[in-house]
Amino acid sequence: MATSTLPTPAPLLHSIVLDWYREHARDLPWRTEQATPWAVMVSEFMLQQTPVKRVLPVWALWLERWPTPAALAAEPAGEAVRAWGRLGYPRRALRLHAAASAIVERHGGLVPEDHAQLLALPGVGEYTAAAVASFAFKQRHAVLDTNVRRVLARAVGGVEYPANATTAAERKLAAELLPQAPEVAAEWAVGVMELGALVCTARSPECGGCPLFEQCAWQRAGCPPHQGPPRRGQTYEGTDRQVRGKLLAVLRAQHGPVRRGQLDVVWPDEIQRARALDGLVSDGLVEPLADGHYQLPR
DNA sequence: AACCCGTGGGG
DNA sequence: TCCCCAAGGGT
Repeated sequence: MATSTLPTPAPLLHSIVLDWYREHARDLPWRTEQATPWAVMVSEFMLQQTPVKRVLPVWALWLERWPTPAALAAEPAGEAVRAWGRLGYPRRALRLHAAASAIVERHGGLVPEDHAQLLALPGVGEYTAAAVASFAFKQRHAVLDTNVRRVLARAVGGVEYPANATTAAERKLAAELLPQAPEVAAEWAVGVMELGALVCTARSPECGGCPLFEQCAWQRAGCPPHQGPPRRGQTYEGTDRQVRGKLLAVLRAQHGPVRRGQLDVVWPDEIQRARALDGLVSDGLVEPLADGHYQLPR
């Protein structure tokens, strides 16, 4: 029996999390009634590895300028990269632009409701497809992001952190925990995520204020510290990523073509600088011109 | 599967 | 200060 692995009956977990969410949820603009599926999708792209606080202002400007996929698709990809600003991982801007184009071409300009069609869009992976289907269309999907994985690892698994990569066991557990009614499942999904974001945080969880304190397997086990392989921190200083960031910052600030010399000054190592620029070009983030100039893609 | 991809804030 | 990590996706 699958549910026998749960220390707490699922319906109890549901009511606890839903009650907590209804009282403590942040009122984020992409959660309002008037938020369109496109607005939800834009938020999900921006929230991939970028904190809510930094996303908020960019999201608002973005939707004011491009309220529909067609509006974004009608502009050069470089405008999306520019408007992305300093959210980080600018390939997401490129993919969001490509997703908008695909939505116009394949789906008549409307964000598709079907999970498989969402998953087929550029930049939409397992998490984002489930998130859009759940949050925008109130469907029943397991939404497994870093917050949910951490909550389940602790509350059910009894460990401090989940594995580095999502496992089949996690997917199975998340599917088992889904409430049957789609609307309830959708609220459960966002509720667990919110709990992970506000209470069951990675660094210093506020277990004293956690609604799941009494049923938490990690608490029962005495909050044992993380055991497995170290969660590798990603170095940044001196990497190609840093160089790419500096190069792209120059191109974002300038509206027309940029001379090669303006790019050369951002990084002393010529080899690495060239490699980073080549990478940006091959990624489609930068367009080389014939006369030694560069610009954001058109 | 492991690695690459930006940026900034909080503990 | 320094380090961790933040609603991941693609290869």
